[in-house]
Amino acid sequence: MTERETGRGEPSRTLALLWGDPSAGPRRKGPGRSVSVEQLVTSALALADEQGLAAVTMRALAERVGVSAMSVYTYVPGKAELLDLMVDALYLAMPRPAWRSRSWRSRLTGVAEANRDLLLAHPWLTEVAALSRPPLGPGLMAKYEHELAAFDGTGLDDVDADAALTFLLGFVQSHCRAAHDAARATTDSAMSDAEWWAANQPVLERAFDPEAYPRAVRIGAAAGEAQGAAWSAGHAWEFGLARTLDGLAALIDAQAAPESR
Amino acid sequence: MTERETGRGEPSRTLALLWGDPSAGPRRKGPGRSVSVEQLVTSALALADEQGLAAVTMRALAERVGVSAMSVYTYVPGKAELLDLMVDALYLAMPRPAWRSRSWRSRLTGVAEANRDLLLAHPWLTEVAALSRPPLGPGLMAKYEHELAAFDGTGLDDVDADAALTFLLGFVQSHCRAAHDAARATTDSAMSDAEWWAANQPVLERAFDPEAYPRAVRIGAAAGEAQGAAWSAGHAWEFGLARTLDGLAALIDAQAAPESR
DNA sequence: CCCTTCTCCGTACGTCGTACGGCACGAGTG
DNA sequence: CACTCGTGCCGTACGACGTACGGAGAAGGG
Repeated sequence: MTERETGRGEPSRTLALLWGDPSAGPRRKGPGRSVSVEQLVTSALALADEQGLAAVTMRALAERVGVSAMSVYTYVPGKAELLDLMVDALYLAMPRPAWRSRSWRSRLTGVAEANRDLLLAHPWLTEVAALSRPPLGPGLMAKYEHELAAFDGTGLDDVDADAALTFLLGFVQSHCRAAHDAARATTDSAMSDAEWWAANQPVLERAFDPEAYPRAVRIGAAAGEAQGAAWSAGHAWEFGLARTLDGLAALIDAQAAPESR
Repeated sequence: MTERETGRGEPSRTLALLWGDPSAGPRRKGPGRSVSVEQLVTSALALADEQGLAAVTMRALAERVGVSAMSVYTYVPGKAELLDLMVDALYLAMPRPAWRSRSWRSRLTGVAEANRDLLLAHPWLTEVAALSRPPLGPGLMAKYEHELAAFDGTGLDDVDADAALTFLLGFVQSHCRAAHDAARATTDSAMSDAEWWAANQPVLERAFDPEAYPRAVRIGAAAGEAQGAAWSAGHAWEFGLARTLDGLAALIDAQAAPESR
């Protein structure tokens, strides 16, 4: 297996691909290209959305766009770069509403929800982003710029605004990855909860021993009964977002009322 | 590639492995086993720590413990289960200091730091945990129980304590994954920053266009100059942990002073 | 016109996880 | 004691994967 890195070999052909290489005139020598990088990326995105990240193989992608497997390498240096292009394309397509005069809390909520919506629409993103940080494409830059703008007027200096954004996005990513995993676990277990419980009863009795793990057993049961499943995405989202914003409020309000310094 | 799931096929042989199947008397028929599951897990952990998660292959593991590749499957149903065992073994080995009369903030800081230390010592954990939630092994239960105990006396009810712990651990995981990625990016770039900058200058000029992305360029530069690298793990940790605890404080203090309800 | 250069692709290599079936061991049974 | 048969071990092989390599053919430049 190859490294999942960006821009190995020649100095970052990925960057040229991301920014649409300005030095590339349409005059080429050989036969015309039968597809385009955009088609490739679009098809790869469709594959990932429909059948998951594992379905995005060079052969499957090639077949989908109607070329041979090796022809894909004429457009893209490798799979890592393809994934980079896919991520940046999604970032570029995100909505970027004007923040206008909304409160900072409302703006940050908007940032969080936009990212959550993206990760829910493309759950495989949580797997890609775990493997390589996104590259400096136009999508990332536009996203970064727009999200930083949400911190205008909070009184945070540049370093803190960046750290706060990272903090906020980290929560969203963390939450969505957990939600995705939970959804997968219930989906492809192919066994009802009761069945699973009965089949493993002897071992589970040791796992859920109230004497060995009093809090874990009690709280696990409470959390399980409180919502339908053993893990409720909705509650975790509300809770985590409120905590995240409260945490930032402690900093932002201190900036706004500097007499406390 | 196969699915990275736990306990497919027979009803969760993983659970029996994790809890050390009590129904398995030492009386077996054939020849004695040449190694043990514990040795397998230990060797797999050593492989991962020394050469990264990608080096943990069934063949490499088999060679390390001195058996044939296929013999590993006599001990463990598959690679997914092996990874589960590795994770749970690490959880089980984590320190669990008594919380005594420490303040809740000090206790939660302890929880966060213990998890950060674990993830720093075994960076590949951030990659595994991204692929499958840990199974219900003794390590996870002990970890969960101990970390829940850190919330004793905070006044949080069961559901909130669970959500708060998830929130805290999510931050740690998120932070360590970012730190790990940043470290890898600077390690295996094999190119100095200046070199990279010069080689991609024409494209980077478009990326860092102060007119198109005023905040991003300014803040990216500020964050880069403020610390040595473009991303400082230390500052992000301090910042994120303070925000996380402040966010929880808003909830915990409200519970402690219920007149505000 | 030829020649260069580019696209496309068939084949193949090395890696992975793991299914399958044979072999050899040794405890239980007669 | 001999037999049996459940069991651990392993050699081989299959079907994926990413991708290196080299050849065939198309189009623009001299």
